Amino acid sequence: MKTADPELMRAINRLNVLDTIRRHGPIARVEISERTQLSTTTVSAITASLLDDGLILPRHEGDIRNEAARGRPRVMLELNPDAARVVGAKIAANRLVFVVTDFRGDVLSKLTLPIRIDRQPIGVIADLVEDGVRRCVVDAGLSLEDVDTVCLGLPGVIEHRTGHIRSSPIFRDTNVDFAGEMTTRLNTPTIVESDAHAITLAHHWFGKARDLEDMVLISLEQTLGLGVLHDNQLFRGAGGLSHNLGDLVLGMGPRGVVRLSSQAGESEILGEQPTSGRFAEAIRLGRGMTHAQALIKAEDNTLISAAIRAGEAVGVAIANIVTLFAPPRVILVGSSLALGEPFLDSLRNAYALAVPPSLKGVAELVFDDSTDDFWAQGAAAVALYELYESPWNTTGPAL
Amino acid sequence: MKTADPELMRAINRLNVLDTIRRHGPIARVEISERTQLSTTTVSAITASLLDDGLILPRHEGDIRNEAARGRPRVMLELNPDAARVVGAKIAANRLVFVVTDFRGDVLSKLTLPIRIDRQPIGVIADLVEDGVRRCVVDAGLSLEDVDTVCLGLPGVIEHRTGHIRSSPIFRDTNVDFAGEMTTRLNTPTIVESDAHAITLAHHWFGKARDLEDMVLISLEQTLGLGVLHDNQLFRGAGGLSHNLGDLVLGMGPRGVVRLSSQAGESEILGEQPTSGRFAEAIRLGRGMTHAQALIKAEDNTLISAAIRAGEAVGVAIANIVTLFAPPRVILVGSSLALGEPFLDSLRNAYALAVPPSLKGVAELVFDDSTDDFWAQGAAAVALYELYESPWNTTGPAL
DNA sequence: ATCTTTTCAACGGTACGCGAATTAAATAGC
DNA sequence: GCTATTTAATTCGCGTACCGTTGAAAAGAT
Repeated sequence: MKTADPELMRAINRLNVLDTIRRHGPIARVEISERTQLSTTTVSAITASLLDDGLILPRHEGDIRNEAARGRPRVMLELNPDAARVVGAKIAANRLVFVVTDFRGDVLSKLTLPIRIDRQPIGVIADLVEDGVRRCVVDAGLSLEDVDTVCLGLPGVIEHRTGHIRSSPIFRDTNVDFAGEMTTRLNTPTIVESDAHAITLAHHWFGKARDLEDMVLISLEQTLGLGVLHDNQLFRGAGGLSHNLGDLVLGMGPRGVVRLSSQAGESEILGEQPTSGRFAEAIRLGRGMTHAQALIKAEDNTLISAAIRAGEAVGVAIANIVTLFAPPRVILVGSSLALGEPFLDSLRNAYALAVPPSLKGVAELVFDDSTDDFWAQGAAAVALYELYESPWNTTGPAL
Repeated sequence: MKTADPELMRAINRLNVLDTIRRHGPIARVEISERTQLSTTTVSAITASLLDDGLILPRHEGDIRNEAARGRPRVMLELNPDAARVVGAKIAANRLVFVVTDFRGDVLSKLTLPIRIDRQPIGVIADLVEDGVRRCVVDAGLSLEDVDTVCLGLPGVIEHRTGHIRSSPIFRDTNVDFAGEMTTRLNTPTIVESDAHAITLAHHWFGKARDLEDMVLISLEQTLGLGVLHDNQLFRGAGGLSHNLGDLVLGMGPRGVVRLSSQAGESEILGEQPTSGRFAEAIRLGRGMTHAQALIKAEDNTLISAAIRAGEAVGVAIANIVTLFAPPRVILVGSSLALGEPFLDSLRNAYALAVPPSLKGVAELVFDDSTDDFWAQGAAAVALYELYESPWNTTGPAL
């Protein structure tokens, strides 16, 4: 356990104040004091230090209290956007998405590279990622030296703490020190994180879980991922491992173990389609789900039944997750949602059937169709989170 | 978030010191200082306060360092057993087990009541539990006023924070405020906890997980339970809910949802036996597993195949848990282990098959056949844990 | 009896947070 | 136009926690 000394005390309160400012926009010291339960004295001291470090900025204009604002006007404080820059990336099998954000998490520039990278050698992937990061940074009118941290979100089993990729559908090899590799290439601190964790944090910071301290997110893409928010923190497995939902076993079939990924993975749903023609081409280019949507509208029975089967499998899996975590909300994201009603309906039905009666009504299912940018923004949030948290580990925030 | 002030700081360090003393037996101040990274000054101050409060005791004799003990002999410190008394109980469908322990968790007296209580009205159960607690306390030569906390461990979905039982196989009703009821009856603070959580803490404190900070425990009894230790803390679902493994869905069968409990629950395994005769009698009396063991030794094929099926189901479930939590160790406990090799072998095989390749070798499976006392002792540990932790919440430890 | 070694308590220094008093900045009223 | 009022933020003094250093106490070794 960490030993508690005055330094830690200050770090905790400092983080608390900084996070309050981040979450509640321009905010006056008095209100920070109310929200954090810290005395106005302490808030003043801490905000002075934050101002000194350039992490926040005062704003005199916006005192928008009740019309008749009597006494001394409040000085609103907000994050200094220029305090830091980070790059967030979503690395998927058929596309790379990058964003550069400021200290607030606002996107300064984004870049999407619709290229297929899975099964490429690591060197090639690293090349492409490096190129994308550099390009996106330039687009934002910055240089790599201005960037504090890069966070890469990718599917699979990611060991965040060590920066190793234990296994990923887009890498041939296992146990790759991708964070180390990219840190060397970019000469900028680079971390990796599960894409599901990234978008979980995105929803906590900017999306549909801003109001919650606990939450579960399920990502349905090529890979099926899980993110758990527990007590305002990303819950990572024992060793900082990410969860990989696709590996969940649904049952023992005649041909051995039936995993969720074999029922509800993107390629498995689409895989039953003819392997040639326009649709196959679309799949190869990563537009599979869009086409699938059209085909479902046109009542393509093969696809509809595949979608229904996938929905059932996911619904059951979610019920199991709810059984374990009992979260107040479950957010579903990912390209598979585009399959539309047949998929969603069977998912909902299977969930309703599979969720234990004692937990019925505990968790609310929310569907979210964010763009890829949002995932990348989540990765950026992970990077920012590390910057925020740094006072815990070292002496001061990285500047 | 909790605001950090000197009081919290001291509470943290105090807890840290107290926990170090608990874990590392009689221990000198210097060694506490080494382990906690606190200065000797601070350790002296804190231990003085603990001595003052009567929570720990000095022991001058036992300086068992290297033979040639040169300078001033160390004063060993240890928990004062008399600092508190708690009652822990395991409440199962066919038996009640109570223990009274001291502040160290050592058992002062134990009491087993082999009576069937499931499906009895709440009032009757409460009566029996009340009686058992009182009797066990008297057996320890104490009065209820000497007892600081009572902790009842029971199967099902338990909301520890509020003391409510959302659902339990031994209660007809749902959402019972059992902690409140028993607090009133006993006039002593009473808390409830999932039996699985109780024995998880028991293993962390006294058993096969003393060396670990992260761990998963699976309890196989009438009900299938789950305990997760994360960062030295019991991981509870969002609302302080316990996990109920039996509700996990293994698949969709022809007759609807197939839950783990229907494959591996104690009554389901034994349920295929003739409902009359000596065996049925044994089941009714809660000796089912012992008899089953004998029958399996005698190569009863019906039972063996039931055991194999159950083992497979549990093995798959464990693989899924490992997929989610990636713990270094999985401890299995409970009466079903008595089924012996057919069960354990099929469990191991199914697990090996179902665990994702990327996590192979991460988790070690450990089987543990502790007695019921150990479960009750775990419940007592939960109670003690609350006493230890109290400085976090209030001003000082409950004395 | 004296020396050596180790433990532990005492003293001064620093950092933090808090409450009360003080200063700052704006409006309301005369 | 001036003062009173109101609200915000800062300053000051106090208490407490931790730490590093110093010195006293306690035992075996010489």
